[in-house]
Amino acid sequence: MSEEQASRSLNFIEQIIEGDLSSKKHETIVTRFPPEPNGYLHIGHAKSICLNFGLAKQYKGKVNLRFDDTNPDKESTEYVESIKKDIEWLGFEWQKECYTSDYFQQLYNWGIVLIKKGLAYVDHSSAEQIAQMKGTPTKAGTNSPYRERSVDENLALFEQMKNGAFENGTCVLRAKIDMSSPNMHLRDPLMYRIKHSTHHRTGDDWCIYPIYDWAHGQSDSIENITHSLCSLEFEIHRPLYNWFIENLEIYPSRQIEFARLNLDYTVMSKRKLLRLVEENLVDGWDDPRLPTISGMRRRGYPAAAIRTFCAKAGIAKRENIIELSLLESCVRQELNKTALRAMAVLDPVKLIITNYPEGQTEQLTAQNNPEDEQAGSREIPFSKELYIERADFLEDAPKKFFRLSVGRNVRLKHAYIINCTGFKKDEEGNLLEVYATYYKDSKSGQDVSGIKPKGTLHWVSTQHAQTAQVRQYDRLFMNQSPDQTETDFIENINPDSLSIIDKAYIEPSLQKSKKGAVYQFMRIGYYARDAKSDQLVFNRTVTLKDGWAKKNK
RNA sequence: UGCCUGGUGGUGUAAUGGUAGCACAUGGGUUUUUGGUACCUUUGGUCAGGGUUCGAAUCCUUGCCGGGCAACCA
Repeated sequence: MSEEQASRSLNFIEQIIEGDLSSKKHETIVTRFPPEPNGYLHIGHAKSICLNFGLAKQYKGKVNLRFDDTNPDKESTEYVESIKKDIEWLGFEWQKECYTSDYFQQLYNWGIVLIKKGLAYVDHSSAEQIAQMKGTPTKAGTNSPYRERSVDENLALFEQMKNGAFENGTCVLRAKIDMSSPNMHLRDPLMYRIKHSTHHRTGDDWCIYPIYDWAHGQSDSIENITHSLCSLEFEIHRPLYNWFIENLEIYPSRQIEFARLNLDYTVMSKRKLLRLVEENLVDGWDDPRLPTISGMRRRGYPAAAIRTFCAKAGIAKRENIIELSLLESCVRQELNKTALRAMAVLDPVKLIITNYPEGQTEQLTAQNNPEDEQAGSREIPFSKELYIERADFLEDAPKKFFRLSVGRNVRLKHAYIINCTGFKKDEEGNLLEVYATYYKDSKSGQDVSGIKPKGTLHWVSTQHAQTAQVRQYDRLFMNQSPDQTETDFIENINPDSLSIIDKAYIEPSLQKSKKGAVYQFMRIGYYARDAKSDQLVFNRTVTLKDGWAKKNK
């Protein structure tokens, strides 16, 4: 890891940090991850988490987890808990757990400071009027009739606001900056609005709540955040971020913007994810098809793979849409090293080994992971009747088909080489059974047959097989950018994003699998035992690469 | 048509005035008791024009294209 870092080129944020460190602007760095507890974390947040926590670790600094809880109407402790769980699962630790709501009193005091400086005023205009007076990006705004209230009047009104003298929406506190600024955010931005709502942490202590711009930078400053990293959309907020800090004369945190992560074939906005959840289009925030951290966890994506993915995606300022294949490649890379192998037959057809003794069973030894000696081995029962994959037999097989067809040899994984002798079909032409004979001297590990079959099949002994439900997940959307089509993004949902196999046959050892464990079903893909179900349910994490399928497209 | 910001292979991301590299994807191949893995290899790129320079992805200039900004959201 350290070698990797040494040879790796620096991203633009690392360059800024190293500059600040070498110029002694900072002794050490402090970053923060500031989620609003109004939804579950997704892969886009993971990028920010890896960045902020990664930087702190890399430069031996600190990182705070700060809940930006300034809007009680949309936030809840359910979200707080899920966010903490997800960050920990991703493998990160925060120095301090902070809440913007802890700073409400300080923020209020600073509001008074700005009023006294003549830099803030209480505006009794309606929301509509304020919007009207804001102007447009190409047209200057106009001053509010309340803009020139005296300091004393503002002080008294602000206190009344805080004390609950006004109904929701009666008035707001605004910074007095410049209604003709080309930057809309500098046209007397709102600082406080009245909300007679119960906050999940402060209860009914407050009925005025700070707006993002008037809370975020100040919270950064209070925590002595050196580098406040956020996404590109806040670039235009930076002058305001700095204006508040300068006029308050408080610790100058520096805001730096980077491009958020986008993945193709999915949606990332919390609003859209919330809609999928609320309209029951998916099975909750942790549906394995969702790009949420909890969904990916349930699907079987290892935390390490998500971290690697974020590192490979990189940090820059240009907008990007990353291909799902990069994420999947990281997942496969990690799982190939760690997942135990097992055999499962998803679309079964019976294979009868005609020359194998009736009623005989052999226990065969199977390596748990060829990539990892330490993983050990297990026993698998073998018998005369097996299930194999329907797709592994073809009546009229092309030359390059290295599977079963009458007359061809094939290796049964961990077992014998067999020769296909025949098959049975029903009147409609559906394959019922396949017949073969085995070579006694070709047993795995002690093969002296001299036969070199081209293909190897997975199988499960019919009398020993267990059954499980297997959920075949595919991408949730059909379009590369589902939220950029003319139609509602909901209409772009892939109707085949989930297909359920109620009765797949699995090898008996899987009976003892633990919830959440991920296996490689040999020759098929990686599957995670569902963590929520008490039954044997496996969620497809990702398929194995399939060169044969690709070639036959 | 205001302001901010960005344009490097299909997708990401490096090169900070000196050989355009890496990863994923793609095509081909070697190995293999997983058509997996591993390894080798092919294709393909600096938005366009002009300028500065011995030398430009990089600096200047003009244009083109993309993203953002008018929530009592964050």
